[in-house]
Amino acid sequence: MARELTVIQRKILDYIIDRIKIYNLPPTLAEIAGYFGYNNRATVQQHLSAIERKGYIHRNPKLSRGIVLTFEDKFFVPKPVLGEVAAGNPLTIYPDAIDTVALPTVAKTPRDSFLLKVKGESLKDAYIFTGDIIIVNPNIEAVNGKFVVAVLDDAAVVKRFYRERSSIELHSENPEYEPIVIDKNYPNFKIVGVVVGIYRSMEKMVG
Amino acid sequence: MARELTVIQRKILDYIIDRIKIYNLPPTLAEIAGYFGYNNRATVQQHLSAIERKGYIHRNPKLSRGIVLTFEDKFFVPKPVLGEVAAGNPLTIYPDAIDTVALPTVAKTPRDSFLLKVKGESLKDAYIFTGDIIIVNPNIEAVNGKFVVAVLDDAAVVKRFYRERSSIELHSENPEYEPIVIDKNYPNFKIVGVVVGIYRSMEKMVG
DNA sequence: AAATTTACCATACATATGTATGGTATTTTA
DNA sequence: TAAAATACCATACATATGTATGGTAAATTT
Repeated sequence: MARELTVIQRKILDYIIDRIKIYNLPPTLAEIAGYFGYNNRATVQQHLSAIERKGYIHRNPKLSRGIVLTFEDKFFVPKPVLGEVAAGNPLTIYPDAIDTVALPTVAKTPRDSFLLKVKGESLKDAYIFTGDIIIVNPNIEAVNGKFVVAVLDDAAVVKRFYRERSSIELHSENPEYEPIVIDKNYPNFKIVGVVVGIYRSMEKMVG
Repeated sequence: MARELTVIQRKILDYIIDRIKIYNLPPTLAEIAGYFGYNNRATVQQHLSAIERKGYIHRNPKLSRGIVLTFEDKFFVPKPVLGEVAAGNPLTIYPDAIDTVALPTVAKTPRDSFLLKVKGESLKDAYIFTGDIIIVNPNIEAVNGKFVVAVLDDAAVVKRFYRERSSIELHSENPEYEPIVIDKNYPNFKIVGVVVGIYRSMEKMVG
């Protein structure tokens, strides 16, 4: 994905992403300028040129609201960026990890949710499979029995959440895998969000 | 959903839906006028007023590309409209039907697909459940083993497709249900489309 | 039979919109 | 140290855009 964005260019791109995800409508130059307090659209225009030159957007000439995101599939970007969600921990493969995920830079997808791609077999008894896309909301409180995305040391897992007296348990549906028990004071643990939906493509699936 | 649209109003609404679904961008008045060959935008403006008055869209005043669809959840409308897809057969409960569906008026959703809501248990061994939303593409050829939506007499079913020598078989994954065998000359049978994806909301699901 | 709705036309208006050009100051890169 | 990129500013322009008003003819409703 081409070159790095500057801080301001990144902020502008994030704003564009937010607008598209929330209102399903890319902003105009004037709307961007208004949001960032610029006194004219030319400033935005130049930032957009840079962002486009670096490959993050495409602009349809002369077309109003013509900004298009050029991500791989509109939701994901190639590199995992869990650090942005889980306070700087890069995503690696957890030793026992049966579920690993690829996080999007687009941190808020429909409203305030984002998407993850599921890897691994531990959820198959919950009818979630490798390749399924799960939709995660980071602003919902985890409730017993719900599926959550959690970061444990350097790994991301998708499991059922159960709060016990002095610990939290993460259960796989597949009984082959033991529940993970996390002490309340465990340092490198964080609930990333609650799974609110799943999507499965059947395009290439037969039998 | 308020009053009925006229034929032309319906065509304009369909065009708006297509544009939103395909390009994720509502059209401007000028674009609509151009598509339908109108010599001015005022004609479109008046049609949009009528469509809005009847409750199918909302217009954000002064906002370019400000047309918003006012369907229940952007995909479905309350009444089943299978007739539009399956040549005038209203959707009723098929005697043996274990799968019934509620079709959207929006006949082409992401590209050329539409959405159905699954009812019944016959697909549970394929990990598709009541309440799941399936995405159906009517322009893909049915291949053995793929899930298809078919209309049989007055019922819509979702089953696996198998073409035999002189017949077509529709299999449930659940072995409790016998396969449906359709003779090649059976009159009231039609493949509506191929299931290309499923979506499941887990918002209200625990345990 | 009268009134309303529908389906187009034409013209006009204020503002929104993408774009172009040129300028200044600071920071980063070569 | 010189060149390039960054981050703003101001002004200008052609056209796009939503909207308003008024008109005509046919179909539908009351």
